[in-house]
Order: sequence, then structure tokens, then C-alpha cells
Amino acid sequence: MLARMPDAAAPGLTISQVAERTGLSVHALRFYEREGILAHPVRREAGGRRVYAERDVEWLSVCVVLRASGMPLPDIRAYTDLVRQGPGNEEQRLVLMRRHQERVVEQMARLSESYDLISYKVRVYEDLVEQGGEARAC
Amino acid sequence: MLARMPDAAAPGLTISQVAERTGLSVHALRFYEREGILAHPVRREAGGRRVYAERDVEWLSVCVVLRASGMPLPDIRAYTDLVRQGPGNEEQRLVLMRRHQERVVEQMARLSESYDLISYKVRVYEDLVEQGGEARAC
DNA sequence: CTAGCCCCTAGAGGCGGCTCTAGGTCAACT
DNA sequence: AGTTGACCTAGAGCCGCCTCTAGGGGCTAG
Repeated sequence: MLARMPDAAAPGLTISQVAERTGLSVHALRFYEREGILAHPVRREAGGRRVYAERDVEWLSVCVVLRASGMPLPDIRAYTDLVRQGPGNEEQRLVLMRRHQERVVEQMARLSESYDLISYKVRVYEDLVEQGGEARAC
Repeated sequence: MLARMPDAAAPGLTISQVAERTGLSVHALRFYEREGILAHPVRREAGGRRVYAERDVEWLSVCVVLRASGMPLPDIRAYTDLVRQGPGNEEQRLVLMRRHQERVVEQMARLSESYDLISYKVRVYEDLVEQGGEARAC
């Protein structure tokens, strides 16, 4: 065998497979686990190796999106804790998500303002370069 | 006098005035200066205190926007260097700005994808909370 | 048996970007 | 004369988020 059998029937995933699928590094995966960013404890093979399930990949993919949109790890952790506790705390999850949603909206607004300035600068320099004038720009 | 005269005629600005106007902290301003993020050297009063001009505020405001949109300090520094060198390198400035523009576009795209997921989650939890059902969500 | 590879833990290290501290100067008010 | 307060420098420290190292285990192929 080339590698530890993926075992198509009950697909336990190795850490590096999960890394590949989530885009997180192997190191980051172990780090996230230490930080409590996993809704369910990871199973371990004899020998101590992590065996991930599909749902872990799904969960981590959500986390990747949350991170990518700037949710801090402590918040992701809090959210994870709520999910781990199971049904009954949906209001709290909603609060967390809404707060993050607002932050994302703000971010998008700031970003598009910045974009306007940057585009303006680009236009200015394009004109300046195109006609090689002796004008100066800031 | 309450404070060092702002002197409306030839308006030299103190560091704290610049901090207030740019939104940067006094510490950050000194740090930026050390890092070469100022197109023109700041004048100094007898006693060594910085005396900023309006154009410094303008320049720093641009930098704030660039930072806010995720341009790393080394890039801002490179841009500053080009500007400091004066006219003649507009192509290079254009390259820098265009590259950043692309990054901003990517960022906006990623952010709006994230926004979709987050909004979906918010909707799911809203429904769940509203009708207090016994359904479970991830 | 050895080599190669993937995995493990615990903890150190690094990077970006500030932020703060220590110790001092100077000018202005009281 | 003393106090206040804004400023100075050099450099240490901090926070978030990983990333890497050291030291080790164990399977599998050749």
C-alpha cells in the first residue's frame, strides 16, 4: 500500500487528508483542536493518531469561512462550545452569528470605501503613465 | 494658554493633533515614522518635538485607508519611498496600486462568500429560535 | 533490518502591527 | 520652586494566529 488505506466504507480521515480538504495546515489542525475548535472529540487510532470523520471536515470548513471573514478564534471557540452543548442554546448561537454578520457588513463597507480611493489612485497613475506628462501626483 | 498654540496662520500640528485627525495613536505615528511611512521628513521644533503639516495628515490618511484594506506596512513603505523619490516612477506606483487593488477585490469576493454562509446560519437559527422546535442544526 | 514516511506531544519561535515603559526634556501655569 | 502635561528616544512587550522544533513511535516497502 502506498499509504494508510482510506477505507472507502467507513471513511476515517488522516490529519493530512483533512488538511488538504480544509486548506488548514496539519499544524493548524492540531492547534485548533487544542484550542477547542472541534465540536466533537476526534477519535484516535491505536497508536494515538487522529481519525477524523466527514463531519469534522464540514465543521472545520465552516470555521475556515468564519476565520476568513475575521471572526477571532475565541469567538469561534465560543460558538463551538455552544454547538458541542447540543440543542437548546440556539438564541446564543444566533447572537454570536448576528454580531459577526454585522462585523462583516462593516468590513465590506470599509473595504469598498478603500476600494474607491485605490481605484482613483490607479486611474490617476494610469493617466499619468499613459501620457508621460510632467504632472506630479501625491 | 491652555496648550501650545495651534497657530491658525501657518498651521504646524502637534503629534496628538495628527493622532486625532488620522485616527492613529501617538505611538503608531512615531512607529510609522521610524518605519519610513512618511513621504517627507517631519520638521522638528526646538526641543525636538514633531511639527506636522497638513500634507502629512493627508498622506497619513491615505496610509490609513491602505492599511484598513490590508496593505502590509512593507508595501506602504515601498509606495512611500516611490513617492518620496518624486515624479518619474509612476509606472511602479501604478503596479503597486494595481496589485493592491486586486487583493482588495479578492478580499471583497471572499468576504461576500463568507457573508452568504453567515446569513444562511443566521436564518437557520432565526427559524429555529422563532418556533422553538426540537430540530437540531450544526 | 533499515529507510522512509506519517504521525504524536509539548513547548518554543516568528511575524505583523502596534503598544507600552522607563527615563528624560521643556514650557507653562500657580 | 514646584507641578503638570505634552512631548522625546530606545527598546521591551503584547496579542493574534499560527508554525516549527525536538524528540519519539510505529507501519510498510525493499
